[in-house]
Amino acid sequence: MPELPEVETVVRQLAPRLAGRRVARLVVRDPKLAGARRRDLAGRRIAGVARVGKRIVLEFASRRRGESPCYLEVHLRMTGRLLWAEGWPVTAGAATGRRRLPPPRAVLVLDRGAVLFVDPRRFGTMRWSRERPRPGGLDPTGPGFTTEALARLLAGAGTPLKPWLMRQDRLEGLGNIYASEVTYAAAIDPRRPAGSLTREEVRRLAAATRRILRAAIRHCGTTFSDFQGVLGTVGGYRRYLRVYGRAGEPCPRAGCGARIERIVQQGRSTYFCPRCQR
DNA sequence: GGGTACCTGAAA
DNA sequence: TTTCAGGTACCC
Repeated sequence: MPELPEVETVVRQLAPRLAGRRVARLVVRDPKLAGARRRDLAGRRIAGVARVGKRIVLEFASRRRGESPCYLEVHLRMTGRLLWAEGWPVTAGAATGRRRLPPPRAVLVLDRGAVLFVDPRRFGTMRWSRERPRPGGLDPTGPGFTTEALARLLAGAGTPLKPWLMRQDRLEGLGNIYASEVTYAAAIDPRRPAGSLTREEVRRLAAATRRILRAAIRHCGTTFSDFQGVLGTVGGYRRYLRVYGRAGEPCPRAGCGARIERIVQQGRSTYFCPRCQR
């Protein structure tokens, strides 16, 4: 499910529901998440929900002077979801059962309602920190994401462009879907060394990235199987994908007529138009 | 850099 | 049965 637009969608849906709520406890059911267990949460208020790259950060306020706030960092990885259950535990079955989801790996129980962490493949992670988690790379939706900044990051990189776009220590937020979409929109061959782009190509790449991520966020992300929002809502951006998952179909650019190709780069599928992308 | 591992489920 | 999946971490 989650790249930047999907995570942003979760944060936007969760934030107004969680802001100011009091915590009862965090129930950790999956032994893989045992490290996220914590006893001293009762009575803390949720001070904020934010996105840092693809991570979701919940801030828990201190209860008294001298106590530190703490931060829960959730990474959904491939199949993780956070679901809002308004009437927990009464509606828990409704939230998870209706869609044949596995039982939640963890549940953050609030004074009213709960957040369920559902994650069939169990790749997702939760960890606590005392410090506010910091970005590891440049956020491609932020004001600092300019042609100049992108050019500086790309300089000298020999990695093929599309895998480079997924390096979270450079740009934080692009994943396998949007990396393909962005190179297509910028008309650049995803196999080109990332550092080989001309200034004009970097400009197109930056513009395409901003535009596509903004549109995907507006449509609440891309959903393939089932749902992704905290209420079980479906992301609507899928219909705007131009190349991802479209191997063998004609290139959507009018008059092109070439077939979209699927190749494997660093173990992941890349989709592109061999005629439009140079 | 490239390959593999982590997991489960859906689809071919 | 095999392949694939929106992500990362760890190996040489």
